[in-house]
Amino acid sequence: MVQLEGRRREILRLVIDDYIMTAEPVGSEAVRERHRLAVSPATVRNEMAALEELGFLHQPHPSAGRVPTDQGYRVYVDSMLQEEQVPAAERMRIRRTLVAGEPDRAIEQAARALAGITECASVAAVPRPHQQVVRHLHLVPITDRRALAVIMADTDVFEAKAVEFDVPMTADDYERLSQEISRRVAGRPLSELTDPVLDRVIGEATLHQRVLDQIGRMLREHILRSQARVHTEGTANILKQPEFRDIRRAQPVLSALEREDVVADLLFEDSGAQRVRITIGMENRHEEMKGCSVVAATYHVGGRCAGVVGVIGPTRLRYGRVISLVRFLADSLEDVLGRF
Amino acid sequence: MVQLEGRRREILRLVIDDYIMTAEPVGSEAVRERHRLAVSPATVRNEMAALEELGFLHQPHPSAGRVPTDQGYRVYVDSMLQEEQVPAAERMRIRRTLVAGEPDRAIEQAARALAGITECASVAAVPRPHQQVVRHLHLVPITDRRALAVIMADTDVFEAKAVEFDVPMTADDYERLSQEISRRVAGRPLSELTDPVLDRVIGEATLHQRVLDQIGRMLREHILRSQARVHTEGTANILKQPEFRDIRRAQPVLSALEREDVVADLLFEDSGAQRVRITIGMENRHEEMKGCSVVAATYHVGGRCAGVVGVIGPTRLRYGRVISLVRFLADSLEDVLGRF
DNA sequence: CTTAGCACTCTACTGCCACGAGTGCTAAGC
DNA sequence: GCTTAGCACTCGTGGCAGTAGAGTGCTAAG
Repeated sequence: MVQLEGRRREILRLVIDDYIMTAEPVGSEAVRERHRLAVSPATVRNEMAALEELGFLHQPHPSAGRVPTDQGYRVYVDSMLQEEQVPAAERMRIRRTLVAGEPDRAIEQAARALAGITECASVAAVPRPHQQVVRHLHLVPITDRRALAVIMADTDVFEAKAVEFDVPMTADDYERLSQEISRRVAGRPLSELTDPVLDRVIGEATLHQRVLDQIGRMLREHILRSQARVHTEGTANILKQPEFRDIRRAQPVLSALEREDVVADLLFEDSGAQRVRITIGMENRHEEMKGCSVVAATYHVGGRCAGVVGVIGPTRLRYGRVISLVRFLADSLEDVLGRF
Repeated sequence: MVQLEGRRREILRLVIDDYIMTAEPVGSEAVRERHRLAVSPATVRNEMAALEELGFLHQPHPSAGRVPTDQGYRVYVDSMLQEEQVPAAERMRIRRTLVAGEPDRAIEQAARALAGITECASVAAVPRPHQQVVRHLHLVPITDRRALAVIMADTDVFEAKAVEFDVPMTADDYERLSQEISRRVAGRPLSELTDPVLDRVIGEATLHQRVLDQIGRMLREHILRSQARVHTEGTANILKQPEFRDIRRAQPVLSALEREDVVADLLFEDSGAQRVRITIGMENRHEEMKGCSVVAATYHVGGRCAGVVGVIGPTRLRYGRVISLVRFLADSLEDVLGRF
């Protein structure tokens, strides 16, 4: 990475600031005027040409101003960003909506708040890590032929689902069956419960084949889906962004955002040790997302990663604002969920 | 409703057929050519002028062809529709994907199939009727301070959610508490559990105030959300439709489709006795949806309405195809879900 | 009642031109 | 050696006129 020195660096920052606000290519005159630089436009031009040479700016056509490249945004975010604090009033408002409802809803509310404020798409996801260990399976009687099968992990419920029986069951039957299955799957991490293992484990139990099949399927489904539960909000917002005025640009992005696996991929990329992870344009793995940036923050409850919240928008994001907003929401969620 | 006689009626049908396929205003010549009518364009013009007078067609500007009005689509759908059978191969393929997974996923799969085939948005919703009666509340122990609270209706689980306790609990404690709460809420329909009632019911129980609060909140949340659980798919598809090439038309529609309450409203409008309900353009209650049509079918399991599937697209829908497709999916879901 | 003929209207497309924005380059100035 | 004024150059944009084409409604004849 080339080190940028004083004035050149400053000009890059000004150009990006300007472009983020206006969505229009930025000319030399505009930079000087709006920021009262003590140099002439010609000098600015020279610097801008140099910045283009270095790959930080780009000129859409010869008589246009400059536009930041992904690489330009990258140094901007990495080394010249000033976070905009979230106004206290807004903090209050958000905090209140989060605390109001069920914890499950809090995650949704967080996503909604993000989408509303940023005018971008927002995402909240709850990971279901493969390492989690199945602790117990419990059958809760509903009728004598129907029960709720609850799979539990260390301290969390994986899933609860109704299962059907061929023969009438007594409370005792349910109890025994629960324990039989629990004994066989308990202590195994989810990732270990692959199909062959599962078949063997389940197959050994002689009782009530059909139920066992169903429970086996339920576990299997779970392993499949276990990467994450994703909640997306405000995808229609990206149509408000000028870079997506053209339907042909917007359509693939919206389609991609509809796919849970894609969104999960964007969010759960290796975040290193950082709290907030920022992925800019081409850095995104998915072709359709190479015109977008992702700002995502993880939050932790009880020492383990409890989820991710994030914002997805055009690369021309108001990074300073979005980053502190996302961080604030991650903090708040940590707080709210930590109480339970 | 004006009765349309032979040729005039035929011409309306042809114009609409044509427009549905091409998305372009249809001229007199085009109608005659493409359908080998034995009359001259001038005659067709006269008829078309009459149809416009009657409110079935509309002319965007003086030198353009005709476009159907909502009213035009209405008579088309009501009285001149020929359903296109879903090809056997497609039926097979869909059926297979539905049966493959968990019943819960079947609903999702149905929506996905609809969206994929029709290139429109699709929706699947499961109503949670207010009339359902709470039967039992069961606390499944997780740890000594944490349990899963399961609310059960006649034969279905409303919801399962983890709750936290202030003090350590034994299995016996859980058992007793379950029964205490169950006794108080059992037999009441959901709709009756309004806030004051709930407060009294819950308030009377002396034990473990915090848990009771949580359970109360959970029930309340449920009543709020109980209108429906909605699953929308393929909303980005509507950007592929030429009528939504203009972002300013598309944006409000997409935003509306993101709102669960709006979608639920569209789907659960009074369907009368019909299996498949069709709402065209202005007939929709929501302002943003007045350029769209909805084709929705209910399916029943065990004698009661178990859900709705539907397609949402431009008023220029291929009704014949969409209707039989939606009906087929409703049938299939009935079938698949009926087995459980 | 049907239809040929015709005048009319409106959109869409094209080419043209002038304008403005913004640049890069060169040469002069500090 | 960096800065800057001046200038020529390049393009995108918007307005304008003109043309082609589509499709109509009307009238009068069959």
